[in-house]
Order: sequence, then C-alpha cells, then structure tokens
Amino acid sequence: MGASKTDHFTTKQNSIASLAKALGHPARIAILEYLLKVDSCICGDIVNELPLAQPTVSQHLKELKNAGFIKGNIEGNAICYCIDEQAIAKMQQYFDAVYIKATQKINKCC
Amino acid sequence: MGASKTDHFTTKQNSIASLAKALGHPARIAILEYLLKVDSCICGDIVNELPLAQPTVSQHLKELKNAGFIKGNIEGNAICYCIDEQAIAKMQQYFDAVYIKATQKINKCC
DNA sequence: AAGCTATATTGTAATATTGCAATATACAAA
DNA sequence: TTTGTATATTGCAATATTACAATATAGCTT
Repeated sequence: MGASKTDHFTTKQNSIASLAKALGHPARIAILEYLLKVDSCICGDIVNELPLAQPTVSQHLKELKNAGFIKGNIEGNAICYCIDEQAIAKMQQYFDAVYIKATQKINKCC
Repeated sequence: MGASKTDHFTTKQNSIASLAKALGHPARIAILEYLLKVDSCICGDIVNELPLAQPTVSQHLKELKNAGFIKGNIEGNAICYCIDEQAIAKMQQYFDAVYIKATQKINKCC
C-alpha cells in the first residue's frame, strides 16, 4: 500500500509518531536548531541558512508548522517564524517518561 | 528527487533526524511501548499485538533495530526483542536540551 | 502604477515508505 | 526425517516524501 494504518493505533501513539515524523529530516532539525540559536525571532533568513532551494525550505517550514513545532507571524512583508514550546514540551515529556520506564526495566535476556 | 540531502547537514542533525524518523510511525511507537510494558523481554508475540501482518511487523522491527532502539537476542526458535536504552537516552537528552533552550528564549514577536 | 522582496503554491520527477503475499530460513519436536 | 513454529527476505503495488523550476501572492517602495 504505502499509507500508514493509523486507525489501528491509539490517538497518543499517532500523535507522538506525527511529531517524530516531523523531525525525521535533517533540514527540519536544522531549522529547529537555527530558531533556537537566533536571539530574536525575525527569521526571514532561514532560506539562506540552509543548502536547499526556497520552495523546499517553505515546504519543510509548513510541515514543522503543521506539527506544531513552530508558529509564523506576518511581519509586514516577511514572515517571522518562532519555536512553539508546546510540541517540544510533548516530546520532552514523552521521552523522559520512556527513558524512566526503560531504565527501570530489568532485562532478563538481552 | 526524493532523497534527502543529508550531506549538507551536521552528523548530529542527521543522527537525531534518523532517530526521530525511526519513531515516525505509530506501529513503531506501539512496538516500543509494548516492549516497555511487558515485564520480561521474551517478546515473540509482538506480531499478535499489532494489527499488521507478520512481514510488516518484521520490517518495522528491523527499522527500530537499525536505529538502535531495540536489540534482538536469538532464544532457540524465537527471537527476544528488548529496548536498547542508548537510543532512548539520546532522544531524552536531546529534547531536554531543546526544551530548556526553548523556554529560556524570549520571543520578541510571536 | 511598476518594480522589488519575501514567501507560498503548483506541477513534476526521483526516490522512499508502507503493507502484504509468497517464499525462504532456522530451529524444535515428533 | 518430516512437520510445525517463528522470523526474515523478496517482490510488488500503492502511496508518501523530497526537491526544485515555474509561477502566484502579498506587501513594501518608488
């Protein structure tokens, strides 16, 4: 097929998978890290920071936006993208919980 | 094209993106959570837990294994899959760091 | 208004992913 | 040795992703 069988999994599983998928490309990790690095969030120059053409960057930004990792604000001519803490908080909390569970487990055979 | 331009990003960016990508499917999240849930790691019944055919599950397990999230141990006839803390620790640390940076930032326009 | 700048959208080609039937492999049990 | 059980691999079809040229849109500037 090619399409994921999202129906058969829980809402939370689908939600985490979506967030993870959105970060499953180095360009999108690079965008996230760039937005974290720059002091202000007048971020019209993401295109210049990445080794990708403008439409490609725009597409990656859209995916990050849909996933909730960034939000955009129209600033006159340009658009100002910023980190959205919410999605990051979800990931941080999820992996904290998973890590705790993983370390508490006593592996009997591996 | 279709292929990611991994060459132009840092090793760490590619590494995190790979880990995130490996978790970018609800079935793989479900597998991870199942392995966390079960007490022992005699995990031959993952196929029965998922609404997917055996070859599909096998494929997802392979991806999780390649990414380093799980490890498999041959146990006679069956194979025993277990969580590999290492990759989970990487994700936990990454999102902790990102979350801290994100909350410390003062967003000037969003 | 005409031109400029920044970003988005569309269309398209190349490649990757998802899912499964069919088959292969490997060990265990009878 | 044959049969059964567990998992992997192969092959293939459907769909998704990635990348970008071309074009559209929207707001500045002159």
